[in-house]
Amino acid sequence: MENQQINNGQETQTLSADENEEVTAIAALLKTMSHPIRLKILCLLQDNEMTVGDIQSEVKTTNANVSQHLSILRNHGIIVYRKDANFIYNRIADNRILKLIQTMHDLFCSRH
Amino acid sequence: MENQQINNGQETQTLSADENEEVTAIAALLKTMSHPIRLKILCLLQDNEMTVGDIQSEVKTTNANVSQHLSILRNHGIIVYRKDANFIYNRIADNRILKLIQTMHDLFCSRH
DNA sequence: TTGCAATTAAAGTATTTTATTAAATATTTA
DNA sequence: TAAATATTTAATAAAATACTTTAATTGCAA
Repeated sequence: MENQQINNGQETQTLSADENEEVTAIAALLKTMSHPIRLKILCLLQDNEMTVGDIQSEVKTTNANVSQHLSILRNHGIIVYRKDANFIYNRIADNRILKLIQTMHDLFCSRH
Repeated sequence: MENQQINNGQETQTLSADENEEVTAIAALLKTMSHPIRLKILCLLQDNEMTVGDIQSEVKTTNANVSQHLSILRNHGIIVYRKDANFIYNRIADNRILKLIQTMHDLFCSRH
């Protein structure tokens, strides 16, 4: 029994170890973004940097909960913050992530 | 105590119910895509339609497992299939999803 | 030292996801 | 019709984790 398989007439394109790692890392990124509150936060951060309080008024949950979701996003390098007096302003860390979110927005949101 | 909050000088932009539903739906889409095997499958399907067997030789797991992941992707409308004799050829269902995957590929994969 | 913004910790529950095994369906071919 | 191939389905069981709530804590400013 051969492991060789027909692949639409193309040669078998086995994924390299590196490519597998890349895919796994991107899957983890998507997973982190795939919580409704976190995705809403990222949508909101497309345009502005925002504090916990700003975000809380949009997503209707406790500030502790917002803060925890922000810290998850931070721990995965998806957002960063800047501190000013009593406030912490959060923003998207990386241009690639910003572009990903904008793409999702363009593709799937009716209003843009 | 006012619910009004400073938002970088812009008026408060509360998310509408519709927008909330959209975000929730997109979060569900991301979650479905966020499993390494499923994401690999979607990467592979960028270019070709593929059978379970084709995919199995790339991702190194049982065919039952591949089949189950394919059925998850199918149930969420992410892929569709066409049947030919003994083979089932799977492909990405929607151009928007294809574009999303290509965007991720362009942004995050070193080789393209 | 009082109050506001935000974080952290702890807790507990609920849910979920995932891979494996085995059996079943459907189609083709001998 | 029987055997072989491709895929699906079902059932299970472990593992993992994900979530929100409550309460306590930190940091800064007036």
